[in-house]
Amino acid sequence: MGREFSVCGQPVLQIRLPGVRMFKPVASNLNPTSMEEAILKFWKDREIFAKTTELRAGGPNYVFYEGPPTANGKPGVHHGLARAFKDLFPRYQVMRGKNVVRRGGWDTHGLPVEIEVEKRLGFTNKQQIEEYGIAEFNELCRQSAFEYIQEWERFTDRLGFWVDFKTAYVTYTNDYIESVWSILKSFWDKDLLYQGYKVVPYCPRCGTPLSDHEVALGYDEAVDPSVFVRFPLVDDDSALLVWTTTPWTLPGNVAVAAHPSETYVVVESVNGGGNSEKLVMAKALLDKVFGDRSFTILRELSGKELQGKKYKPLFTFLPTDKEAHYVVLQDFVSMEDGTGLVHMAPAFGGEDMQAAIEFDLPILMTVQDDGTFVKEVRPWSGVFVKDADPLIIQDLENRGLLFKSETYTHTYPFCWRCSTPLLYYARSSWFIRTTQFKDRLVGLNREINWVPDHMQEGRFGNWLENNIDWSLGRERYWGTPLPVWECGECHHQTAVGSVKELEALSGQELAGLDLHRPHVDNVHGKCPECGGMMQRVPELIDVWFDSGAMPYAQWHYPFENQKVFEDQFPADYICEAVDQTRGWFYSLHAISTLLMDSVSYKNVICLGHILDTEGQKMSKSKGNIVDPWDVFQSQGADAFRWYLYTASPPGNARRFSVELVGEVVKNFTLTLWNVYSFFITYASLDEWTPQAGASVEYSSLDKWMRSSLHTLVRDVTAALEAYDVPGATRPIQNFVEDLSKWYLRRSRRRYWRSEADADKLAAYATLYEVLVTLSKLLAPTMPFLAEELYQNLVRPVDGGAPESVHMADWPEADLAAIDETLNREMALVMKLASLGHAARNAAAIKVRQPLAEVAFSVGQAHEAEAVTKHADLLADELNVKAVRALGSAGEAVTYTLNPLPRQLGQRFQSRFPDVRKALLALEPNAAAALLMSGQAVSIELDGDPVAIQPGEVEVRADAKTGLALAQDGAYLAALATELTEELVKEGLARDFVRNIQELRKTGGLDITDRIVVYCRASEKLAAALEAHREYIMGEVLARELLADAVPKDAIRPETPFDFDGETADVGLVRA
RNA sequence: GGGCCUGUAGCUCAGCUGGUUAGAGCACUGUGCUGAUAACGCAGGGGUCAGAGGUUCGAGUCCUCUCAGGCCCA
Repeated sequence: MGREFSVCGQPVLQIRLPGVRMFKPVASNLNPTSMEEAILKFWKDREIFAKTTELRAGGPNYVFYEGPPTANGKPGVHHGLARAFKDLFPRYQVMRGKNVVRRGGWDTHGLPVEIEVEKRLGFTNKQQIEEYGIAEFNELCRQSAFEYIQEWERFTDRLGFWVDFKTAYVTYTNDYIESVWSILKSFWDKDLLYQGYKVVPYCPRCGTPLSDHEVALGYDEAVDPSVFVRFPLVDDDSALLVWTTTPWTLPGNVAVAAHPSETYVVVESVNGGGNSEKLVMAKALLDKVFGDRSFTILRELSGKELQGKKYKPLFTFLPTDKEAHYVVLQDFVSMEDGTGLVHMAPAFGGEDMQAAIEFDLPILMTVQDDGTFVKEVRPWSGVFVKDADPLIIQDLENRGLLFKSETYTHTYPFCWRCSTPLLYYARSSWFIRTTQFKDRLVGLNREINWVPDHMQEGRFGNWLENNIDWSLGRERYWGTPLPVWECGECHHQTAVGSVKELEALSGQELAGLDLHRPHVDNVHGKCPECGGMMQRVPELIDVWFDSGAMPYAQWHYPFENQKVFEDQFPADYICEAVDQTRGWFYSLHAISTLLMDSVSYKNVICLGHILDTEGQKMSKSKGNIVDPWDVFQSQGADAFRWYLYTASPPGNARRFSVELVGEVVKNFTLTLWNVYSFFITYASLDEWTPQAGASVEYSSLDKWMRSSLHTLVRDVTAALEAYDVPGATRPIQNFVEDLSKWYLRRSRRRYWRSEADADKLAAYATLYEVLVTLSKLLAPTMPFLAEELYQNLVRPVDGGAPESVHMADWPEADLAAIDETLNREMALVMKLASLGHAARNAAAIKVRQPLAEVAFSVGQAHEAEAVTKHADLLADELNVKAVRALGSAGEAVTYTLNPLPRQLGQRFQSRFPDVRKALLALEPNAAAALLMSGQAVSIELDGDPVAIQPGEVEVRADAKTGLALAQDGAYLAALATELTEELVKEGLARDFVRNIQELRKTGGLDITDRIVVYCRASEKLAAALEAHREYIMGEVLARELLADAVPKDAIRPETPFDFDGETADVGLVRA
């Protein structure tokens, strides 16, 4: 039926289905924030997230793991980065019909939580916690872990990250802990869990080891002694010269390390007492050590030759139960400082400890927990080690063992709480024997798809190659307790893998027992070996083990949900920032390798960090944090997400500011919005709706648009399958630019033309298909805008369409619509149009002035065809009457040849310069004629004729006529600039139209208002108006164009028209 | 000290297996256009592709070293 509708004064017959609702009117400007908030409400009201999950419940599984954040701090923009990338793929896969469980999770244990609580309570050491009560302290930790949970939920929701918080797993629950216990128990059963020593940074005043993070907080400059000590050899009259900056560790010395491949020397020198002595040290460091003291090199020897050489121990306070005091070879020995001979005290250095394990050296514990020497170190018993340094130096001096003593300034870690210098100190700890699985860890890693790919063999691969046993134990309070019980009598140990097993051990009913300290510590058992009392060991486990256990523990596996677990393991996709290399990426991988002999994730995107505009890391202390809410409020979540996806490759560190996100809105969102709003405006006026199955006669521009669109669908899909996010987003941005600046600009007139002919319908059908497809392509990345478009474009006209774009199917590329040749041709046409405009500018002739013709020259024969094929398009765009090839009208054109290095270089390699020379020596006009007609030219190379194909040479034209030229490389536009009287008249008519349109606009007329135009024009203009009467009336929607005086009530310009030397008194009246 | 990454216009980034005179967007200047207007077209200024060697007919791209920044480890 349809209402009577007319455009440009002519009635239009509209076919309209009864009952079909039309598109909602769209404002030409967009407020992203309010639009997004409306969409959020829509999702919430209709429970769209839940529906997307239900919809695909029967589909194949796509498994996503949420790396659990800790909610004891506010979310920042860097969390936005990770969450934006996490959200993308589940949304995409749901549209591909996959069943995706998007379960949230919270990491709730660990030192960061404890520290927050300690700060609040004003505590500075562990004793205070114990006095306060572990139960009470842990209760505060439990609350603190969720301090900012509402902030997190609000943030996540606003960003559009769909993750289910209602079912989120929480690492502090008994079920979770029990699953972790069962994993540890299975490791225990396989002898993969053991007790050993680890050297940790330790604050003797606070009585606690510090985490790496804490150590990093407290680096400062320190002045330490720098002493060179003689270690007299046993079977020799020479002594090893050893350097150390920690004399207090010398009583713990058990070996000296040399580098296996460096050169060492035995030198003779006269010492302070006037006696000659022989010393062994690295040759490279002689000058540094001796300075201007004289010495003689007696002989050279390799590091290897020193291996096993025994020396007399400096101190013998503690007995050695194993062989000690000889030279070992170690690659870490440096030739930067010292003597190339490194003193080894396994209790006080990580590398020393490694060597001790490797060579089975004794470990001498000469220092007690408070940082003072043990009683066996008699002279300095009870003295704080740092205070003992000068005393030890004096002692060495007295015994003639000191070669020289200086001071050394370097950066050294101090306790961030109390500024006490940290000691590296061996502590008893628990380990998982991951080194036993090193090859498997490395092998399984090769099955993982890493983005960026260098992570695989680079940072992560290296980390696995250098695998050391996982140090599991923590001497803290708030965490998963290590489930090992030990007999107080015979020290028999047993691991407990479930609450049931603990009940068996203790003989108690333990339902409802909180599996945290101190409650589990109060559960005792009877030793099966000796009947003694068994008590839990004091350690907690590393929180990273908690998070790495989430594939199992989130389901309370293996106690429940076996089937669910099998369906949901391993993950198809995870995503975190690069600092998780040794964190979650590793803990997941290590546990699944040891437990399941499987990867735990197949694809992983590893994100770089977000920096401020200066390239500095954002941190609270620097005050350079960008509040994500500033971004949401000013630019919206879509723009924020889009920026993160497109601005740089995901693995790169990226600088960030609110302004940069603003560019997205300006360049991309608003451009797309304008196209959309244009479509809605005209489709509504025409009451156009999509007709399923209607045959459409596409114009070549439409065909190109559809070809581009389906190329885009194909490429974006392929990029998403490869987890290439910039590859899935940047092309959309380019596409929208072409859509707006070429397709729509070139098609505008087709939409407001009066007749509803096949061409107009094709234009609507094409633009509609493009916008609907874009809404689906954008759904995973710009979920709000995509929904907004979809709700208005699809839902009103298709009652059967899914309720949300996120429930729609992912578009499939129509490969038949893809025409690569057409894509290339149109790219060329755009380039030539640009040159045509440049030529017009050069001649200072505005586009409204029609010209007789434009001639183009292109570099290659096949490109010339494209010009002919799209001549109409170029003529219209450039407002010329004809388009032709340069030279076809016989004007003087000269040609030059440009040999293409890519093609010819690859073909002729080092002879390329000769080929180039030979080509340039040809008579260019004749050669150009051959090449442009698609034929080869022949040159002579080393006496042999060689054929050069048209694709290997570019032809460049130059015209010397009076044409206006614009040139870029091989492309040339030449514009005929002579104006005939007819052309001038037409130009005047167009200028007149332009001025009337402006008057319509300023006069407040609606787009569809009909008018009567009154106009008294100067002579030439009047003639032009008469000549182009029909054209003008059609353009300005005039029912009449009268040469009468302007009525009083007419809309008039402030000053009469005055352009091109013509004047007119004009007025408009609504008809 | 070791490992990984990054360094291209004032800013944010492209630059395919080496291949013409290194590009885009933003910003700036000039100019044109105008029923997409919080735009758009055209032109211009702005680069020792961090630096130095090397390989090659040819290097932003490959190799070596150096410098700067980031991250991780020690």
